[in-house]
Amino acid sequence: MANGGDQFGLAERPDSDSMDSPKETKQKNPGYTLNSPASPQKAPSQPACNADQNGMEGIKVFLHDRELWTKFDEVGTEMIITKAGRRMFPSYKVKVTGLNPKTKYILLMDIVLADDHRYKFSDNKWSITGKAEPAMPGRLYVHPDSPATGAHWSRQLVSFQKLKLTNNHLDPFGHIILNSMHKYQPRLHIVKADENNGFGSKNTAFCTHVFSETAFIAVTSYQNHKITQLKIENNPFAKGFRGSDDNELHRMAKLQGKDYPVVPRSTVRQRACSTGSPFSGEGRGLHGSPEAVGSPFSCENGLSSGSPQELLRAPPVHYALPHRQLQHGQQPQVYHCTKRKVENCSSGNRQHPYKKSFTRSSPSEGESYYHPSSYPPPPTGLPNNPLTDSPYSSDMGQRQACMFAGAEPRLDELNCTSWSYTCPLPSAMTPMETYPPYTPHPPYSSSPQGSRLSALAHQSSPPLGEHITHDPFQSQSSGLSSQSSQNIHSRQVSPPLREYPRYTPNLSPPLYHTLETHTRIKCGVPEWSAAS
DNA sequence: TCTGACACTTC
DNA sequence: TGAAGTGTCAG
Repeated sequence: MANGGDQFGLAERPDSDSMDSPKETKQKNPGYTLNSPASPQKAPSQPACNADQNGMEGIKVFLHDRELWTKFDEVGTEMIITKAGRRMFPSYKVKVTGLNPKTKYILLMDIVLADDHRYKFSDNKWSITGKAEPAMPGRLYVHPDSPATGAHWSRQLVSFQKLKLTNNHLDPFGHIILNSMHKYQPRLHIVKADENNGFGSKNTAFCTHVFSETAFIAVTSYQNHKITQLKIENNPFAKGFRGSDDNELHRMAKLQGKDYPVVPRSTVRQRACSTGSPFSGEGRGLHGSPEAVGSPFSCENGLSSGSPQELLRAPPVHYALPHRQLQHGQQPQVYHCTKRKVENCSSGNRQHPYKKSFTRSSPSEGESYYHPSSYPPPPTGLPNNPLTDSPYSSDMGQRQACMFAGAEPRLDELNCTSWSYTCPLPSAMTPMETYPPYTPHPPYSSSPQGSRLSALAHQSSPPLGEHITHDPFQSQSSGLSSQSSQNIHSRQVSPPLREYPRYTPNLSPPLYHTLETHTRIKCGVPEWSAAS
């Protein structure tokens, strides 16, 4: 992530062997040198692709609208989470290349804790306020087009804009459950579908892509006003809040039940911003990084620039080594919001009102960190790979997004993860029984469907490696250090992956299934090493 | 911190 | 035309 890390206090990744983003390296740490051998981004021999990765090595993913993501990231992206579920904005859209046109792939996303902290926003800056809440059910969002051929995925942008975030731990809709005031990192997984158009069988290959600039802090209401402004300026649905003419006065008058004059919201904002403003002046850079005075969007050239460093951009090390990072990081406890004079307040916004369209073809789509599956250990939490335990199967071809849920796939906890899943019912496969929306129930037990599926899952997912005990952080640390700057993890997950029973549509509620597989897998370094 | 009603928007 | 996605605001 560009500066978001700074915003959240996680940007500085002193470890030279850490997985870092190209952009960040370029912008934040111009002098930053990766330990791993630099290789041209487009070179087929780049670390991202080992020869034995079963065709996953050539896959590249570019984040759509990276500029916008970067803008948010520089301020410290916040995503609203609601009980009913809220979409992400900016939307997570990617362009995928390098897929075998005839091979079927499954694209899915998950969102994992980026670190072990809980944050608070005070004095116009984010700071750590404690330890993160206990893990909650982690869910996967399977792109509704899955499985589809490489040709299909490559044909157009792959959009995950329908993915929704919720803070309802009992969410029955399959939305991704997050905790407010916690920092998260979305991840994209590309899985080669097996013969049944599913995954989970032996030799399933997959790769994980992480765009650090998409990290965000989940909130129930926006904390940083600048984020609010960015949302309003860029999200068409929030167009009504773009106060730049008399409409706002009328609207506010109406809201307040007053006649003119009414102070426009923007004016109020401006006033607020200018007072002790974190946005007023000092430049937005953190830690005195050079980028503070540089172009906030210099990343536009991003990975596409062909910089060797870009290729080596590893996933943010803080996923796996939050503590280490803090040790090395500057001012780990307090993270300032980035500030930009012009954009801070409404005044600045009005000077350049809504120049950016909501969706524009980004000239600078950033390539994600590519995690070669053959590289041990799993880069972030995935590898306890959601795929490894996911019950995804051929039935997923229903062209519906599916969610898999389980223990929170925290990036910094690699040893054991239990996965459960929820699946939307394909419209073409109307369920026999309805699923009561918003019916509070123990997500993985009380529901009849849940119970049945859970049982099914249990059958199919025998505990693995439960006897293995180790400090997740420690293991991660060692694992990551060993893999050094490897940021690409495309792997054959033969050993870890297991067969899962086909998803039975008959058991599907109209919306999503939620069930806990209780699959416990060992995701430590040894196993991954073995896998590779 | 969080929730729900609300006005406004896109689709 | 209505459903659904927005941030605002009061509580």
